[in-house]
Amino acid sequence: MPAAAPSPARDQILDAAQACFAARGFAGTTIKHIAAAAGVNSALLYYYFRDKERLYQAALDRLVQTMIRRGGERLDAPGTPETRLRGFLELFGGVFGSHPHFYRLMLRELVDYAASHAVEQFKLVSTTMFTRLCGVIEEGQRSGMFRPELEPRFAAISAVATVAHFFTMRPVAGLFLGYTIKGPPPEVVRAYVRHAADFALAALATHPSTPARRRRGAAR
Amino acid sequence: MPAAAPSPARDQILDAAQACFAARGFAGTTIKHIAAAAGVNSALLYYYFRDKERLYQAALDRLVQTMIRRGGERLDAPGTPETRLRGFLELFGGVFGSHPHFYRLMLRELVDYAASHAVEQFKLVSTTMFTRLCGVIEEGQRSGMFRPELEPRFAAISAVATVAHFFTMRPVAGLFLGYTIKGPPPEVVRAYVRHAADFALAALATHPSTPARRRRGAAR
DNA sequence: GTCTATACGGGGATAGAC
DNA sequence: GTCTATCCCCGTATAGAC
Repeated sequence: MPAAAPSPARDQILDAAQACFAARGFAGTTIKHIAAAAGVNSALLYYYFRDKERLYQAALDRLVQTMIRRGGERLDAPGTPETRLRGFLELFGGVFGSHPHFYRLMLRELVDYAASHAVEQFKLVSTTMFTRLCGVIEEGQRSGMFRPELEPRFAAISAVATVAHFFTMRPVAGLFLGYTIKGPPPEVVRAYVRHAADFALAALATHPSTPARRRRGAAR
Repeated sequence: MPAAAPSPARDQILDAAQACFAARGFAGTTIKHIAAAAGVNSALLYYYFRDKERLYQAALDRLVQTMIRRGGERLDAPGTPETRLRGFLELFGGVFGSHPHFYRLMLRELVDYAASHAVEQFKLVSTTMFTRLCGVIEEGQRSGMFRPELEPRFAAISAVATVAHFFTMRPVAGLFLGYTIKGPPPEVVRAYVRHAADFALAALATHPSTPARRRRGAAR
């Protein structure tokens, strides 16, 4: 089992694993599913990974690392707390919208936490991304932009919630908004993400109502 | 297979199935798990239900019916749009907080929608509860209480999101708020739910900032 | 590195006694 | 109605040829 030495086949397997685990979950995915999706023989998976469990962890780990890195970059970008928060929320909305299996795999892991594959990754997300997000909100509170009576950590969770939950309930949102259970089309997803960022910033803001809308002409 | 004729054993099986499916998912749960949890022999499950699939559907169906009924009652209660919306959000927060497997089963079904067990139930939730919720928001907009520029269906999703997502990310919230991966203790969950209702109502409100806080003395 | 063939166990489902 | 016993498929994992 050659450690992390990247090879074409290894990457194909990892990509396929990520897609399959996202679509069907750990228990629902078979080694043969993944092998077929990767276009290789199922025995080959055991050459690169010790067992199904390790393969799963490798796929998950790659995803979480990517997410933390990109989210962190966005929060550290220059700008006011408001613009940085908005940029962060829209970044996530954009990524989840265009790579649905990113979020689904994440979500599965959250639901399955009792199975405890990803405890370490969760700690990482909470000590890096959420703490950083919280810092941005506190900064906004100190500058008088955001309401000081809000508990910053609760506010961080709620802000992320407005965007993320849409992807969680995507099938129901699809039906509710007049489309199919597969979810709404991309332009509606984008429109929702913009709405959600506005919604969160309006809840945070001290000043009356309409929060700094909007840099694009913007449909719906 | 005696249709829906309620019997003690049948109910025990259904309760156990609900708990097991919520904890481990459809693929991860075995018939023998459920039988053990219900304290009956595994063959008995096939006396009451045709197969694993039907058992799952029966458990899910019971849960969705309960949820729709209770949510509908709360939205139809007397009061201003603001108090009804707040009541609705706090009801769900309360139920999800005290019966975690309610929400987890729901969540699993959302993630697994490709497996399509619950399409009909989802349609029901969207045409009853969400439509009703949307009506309350529109009412608030007409009365000048809520911001008229918000798309009511998007706003309905965001309002639910602030509460629901906390339960989705419960393990991460646990770590982030300084507890374990099992999630925060009940009093913190209740504090969050109050915060989330405030957050959503602040985002909806036309008038300046602080939204009608708060009927209890309220810790944290 | 990649494949073929196969062992081993576990889980869904049924037959039939009581 | 509830249990015992059992069948059979399918999924994980390994041995070993090429």
